[in-house]
Amino acid sequence: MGIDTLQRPSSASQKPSQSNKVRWGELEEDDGEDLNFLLPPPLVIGPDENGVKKVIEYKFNDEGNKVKITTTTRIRKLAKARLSKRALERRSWPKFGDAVHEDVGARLTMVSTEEILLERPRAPGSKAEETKVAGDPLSALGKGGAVLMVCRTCGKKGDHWTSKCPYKDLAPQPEGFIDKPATSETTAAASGTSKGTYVPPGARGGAERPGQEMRRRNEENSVRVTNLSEDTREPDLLELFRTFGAVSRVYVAVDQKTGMSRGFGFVNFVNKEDAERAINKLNGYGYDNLILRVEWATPRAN
DNA sequence: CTTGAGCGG
Repeated sequence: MGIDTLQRPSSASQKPSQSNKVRWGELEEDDGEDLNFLLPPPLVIGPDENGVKKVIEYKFNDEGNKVKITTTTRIRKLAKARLSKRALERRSWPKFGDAVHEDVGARLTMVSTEEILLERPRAPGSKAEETKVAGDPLSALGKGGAVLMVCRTCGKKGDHWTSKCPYKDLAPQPEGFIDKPATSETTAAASGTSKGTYVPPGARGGAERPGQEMRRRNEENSVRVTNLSEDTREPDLLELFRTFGAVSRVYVAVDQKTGMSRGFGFVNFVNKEDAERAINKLNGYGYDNLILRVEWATPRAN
């Protein structure tokens, strides 16, 4: 047989109707030259009435010589012969459980039809939200006001939470820790003068002490960034602004329903000077495909 | 067009 009579035994030639899309599983490893096209196509004989099938194929061995490989298989009988003795033995075991009512081999796996609803616990209008509104005993009590609301910052009771405290923006003076824990009694006496009494941080000097300078927290150095592209996220903003100095917070407004960016955000700097430099450099700066607007933010309304 | 969500002893 001359070499010029050989056909290429590729799968592509056997399936001309298939498109020329490459399937990664069929990709050849491309180390070395692919000489397989020099070999005769594999020849399949049978299976005959006894289930005997022969495959004759040619390959190059490691030395680069052409070798002929003949594989003879007996289809059904071989399949059975492959089963181990233990596997054959297991076939005679009595069925149990639900399988008792099944045909032999009919079904090994049951398909569950149980419906499982997934919901975001905090989504507006979710069941979790509804039950909270309807059944929360605390919200009913809250109508009377003054229930258990003791501000940690100023120690006042019944008025506001810590986050709403009028003093919350005032930095407490660094002071020694007083090791007696707060009780309802001592908390009520928070503004008192007795020794060893717990005094809430906001009340330890500063807030009520005359002559003491009260430092504002860095909420002041809040920079508003608008005209952000849709896919700008907080890490991106941080990357952009951190070159000007320590950033204490980044925030990108996101539509709660769609998860899309609303195109603006805030960056807070530890130092006012850094914020100022960022504004000067970045306002009008081209970012992604848009021109940023960077300005001082006006304080958020509650 | 365009200034923030959410938590709780």
